[in-house]
Amino acid sequence: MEGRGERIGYLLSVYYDGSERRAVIKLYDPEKGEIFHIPDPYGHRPYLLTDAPPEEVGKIAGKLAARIAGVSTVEKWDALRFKPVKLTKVEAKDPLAIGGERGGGLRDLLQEAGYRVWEARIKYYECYIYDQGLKPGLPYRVLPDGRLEELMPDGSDERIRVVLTIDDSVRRELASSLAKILHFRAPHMPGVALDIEVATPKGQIPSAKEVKHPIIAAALAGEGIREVHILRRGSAQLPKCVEDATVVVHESEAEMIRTVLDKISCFPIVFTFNGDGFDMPYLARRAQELGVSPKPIRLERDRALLDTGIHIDLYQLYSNRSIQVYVFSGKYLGYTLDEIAQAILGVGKIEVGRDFTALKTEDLARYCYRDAKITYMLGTALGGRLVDLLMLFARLSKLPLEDVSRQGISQWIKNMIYFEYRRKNWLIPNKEEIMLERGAETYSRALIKGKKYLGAIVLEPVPGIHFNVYVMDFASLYPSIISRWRVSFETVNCPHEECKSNRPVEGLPHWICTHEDAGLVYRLIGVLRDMRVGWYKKKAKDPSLPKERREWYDVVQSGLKVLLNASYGVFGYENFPLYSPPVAEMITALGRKAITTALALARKMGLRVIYGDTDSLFVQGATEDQLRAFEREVERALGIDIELEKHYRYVILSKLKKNYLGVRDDGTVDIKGLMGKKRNVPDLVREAFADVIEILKGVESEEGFEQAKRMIRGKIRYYVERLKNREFTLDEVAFRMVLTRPLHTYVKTTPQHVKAARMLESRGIRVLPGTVIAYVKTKNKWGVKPVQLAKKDEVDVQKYLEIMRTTFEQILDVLGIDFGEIAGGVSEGGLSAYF
DNA sequence: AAATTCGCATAGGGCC
DNA sequence: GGCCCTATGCGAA
Repeated sequence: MEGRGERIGYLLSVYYDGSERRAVIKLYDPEKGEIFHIPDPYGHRPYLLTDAPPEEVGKIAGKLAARIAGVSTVEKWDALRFKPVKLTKVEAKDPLAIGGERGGGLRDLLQEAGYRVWEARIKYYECYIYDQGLKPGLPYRVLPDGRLEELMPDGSDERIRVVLTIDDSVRRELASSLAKILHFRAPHMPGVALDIEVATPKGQIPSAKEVKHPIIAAALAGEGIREVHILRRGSAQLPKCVEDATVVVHESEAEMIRTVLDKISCFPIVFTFNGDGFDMPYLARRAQELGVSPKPIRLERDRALLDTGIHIDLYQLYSNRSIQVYVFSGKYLGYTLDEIAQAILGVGKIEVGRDFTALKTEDLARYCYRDAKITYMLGTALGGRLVDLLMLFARLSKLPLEDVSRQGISQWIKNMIYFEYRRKNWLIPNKEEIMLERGAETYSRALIKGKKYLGAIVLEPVPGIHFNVYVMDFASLYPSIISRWRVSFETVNCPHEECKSNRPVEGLPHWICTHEDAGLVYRLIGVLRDMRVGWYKKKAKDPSLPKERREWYDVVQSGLKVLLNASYGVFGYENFPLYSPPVAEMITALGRKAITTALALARKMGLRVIYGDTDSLFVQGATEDQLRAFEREVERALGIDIELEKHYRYVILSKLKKNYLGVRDDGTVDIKGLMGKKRNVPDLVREAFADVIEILKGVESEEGFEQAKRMIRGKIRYYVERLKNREFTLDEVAFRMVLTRPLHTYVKTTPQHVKAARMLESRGIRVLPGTVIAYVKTKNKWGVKPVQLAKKDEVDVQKYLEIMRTTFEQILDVLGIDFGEIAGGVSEGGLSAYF
């Protein structure tokens, strides 16, 4: 047996063990392929910081005094006031003594006594990670006494090269520590997906709170495992297999649960879909009810952990907007398993009735196994790189893998910043304090009612077909601004008299600190930006590197992109713990300055700008030399880089902003904003639109358009004809819209998808937030019907012709094609009057 | 629990 | 029925 003392493990997570009253570190042993735990070897305790004198603390604590483990004085750097500060550190025997007891934690008692507290709302295990400088996702050597020693990956070559281009020492240090984190890919960890079915009587909603009904099926799909476990009901003959899974029949529910729990214990990664809300708590509680140990499930208030692995609830992960938009490029709309699986994998759930008890056992097995299988496929999406990406986010954010997969981008960024603050021994400021010291006011007015400050500029497009168009674009505009002008809550509206004249935006009263050593956050964001643009993005495309390496660099650059994209927005988000309206306002103002300055320079140089949005300018008909000179001028005027992003053979602009079609030199088509691309419009319309795009793709020159126009007319005529003759399926004409809230909360108006959803509900079909409602427009009094309940002859064809018209007009107007003429000129004369 | 603002399409609802 | 504003959802950046 291997000596315990020299074990090597990848740090995955830290949690607080209430019964042991200490933090426990969770690691993955790549040799044995299993998770192991190291209880805190440092004697670390939860604490808060306060300005109450040490001798006062005991008195104020009252009954809680017994749970104080120690009071001491510490010195921190106050980054808001630019001075060192001496504070009292109050350590407790358990985290609940700090802030957990309702109304009576030390945090509240000290505040009620008129003192201020800091760092008292940080989760204990997060605090532990900062203090020990632990980096989730990295390998460690476990020393004989349990202490962890970071294994230094050998990435010095890259590190140095990244570091070389950076001149400030704080940034250099950040870059070097980040390069180390990002250099190596973590080892592969085997995973399994779990799904259970419960014998819920018809009409009842299964709940994990009350576990009255038996578990009748549980499926496991994963690496080297394909099983569906079934509880015997009646005497029906069961097949040995369903799909590619083995059927295992159990005589008792207790035995089945125990078997399944034992099986998932063998995997370091366990995927579920809504396992926090249902599968895991149901399994654990049902086990307890039947006198079976619920191990390895560890239930917390709103999530379920596993002692033997990392439980990743894919419902939580796929509901993360950053994951949805940037990792999966918005491919899925709603947040149900069926919707996401259909969109990502092209495979959905098996359709069955609502009454599980009436389902044949074999069909139940098949249904349950399919769910587990698609859950596993979603867990291993992106060719298996989804977990790599999570590991990367864990490394960047310093959050446990379980938290990364459950929390939003603002929590990742918060944690990343807190870690660096603690590392430098800076005091983590309170939100109220930032508002007080730096201001809560904004001075610009948003264009949209209800928004807090003015955002980006969108230039008025020049309608028409434009050949030979270059798109010039500021790479990572907002992060570049943050870095270049040193914008962060530390530096904006600083207390120094001498800085007050340093106001980079006319019309905004905010100023920026001129002291070289001020602030950390803008440097952190700047370094991440420089590393992505200057290193990882290039390396991901470097053909001299092995494929494996390139793939990992692509994971890194795409992960950094996700983080950078949100790095401005969080400062304008009220619930962000480092919320700072002046910062957010300053960043967009500098963005407007950047694009208007670039626009003015372009015009001065004789370039023809036909459109631009936020960080881009569309330049028609320039020479390479002109563009290079333009880049230089912008760099000189602003100190940030603009670069050639792409070239279009031609671009079609309508009069609408955020709507265009561009054909690149290689024939690929970029379609932005146009209705024909939106995923809520019916497939038939999208299909028609795609066909028209296909025709446009082939156009090489201005002359080519005449032939293309003829083909487009024919194509549209064909689809109009199909509509008029009802040659479509209901699915093809269904609109799909996500129900974003519970049905009863739509009180002000009743949108069409809500109407359709209510019809479904009255039939006993449950519609939860996140469900995609598919409905067709009909001639009944409501104007809509859910697809499931509608018949083809109810469809209101005229409404669809209208949709078709508005969809196509966005591009046809520019081409000089009149939709009405085409649509009216075919068959049934009666309809032509309509146009 | 949730990063931001800007822009567009559609329907709903109040009012004349 | 037309006008105007709001609610809602989806997309671009």
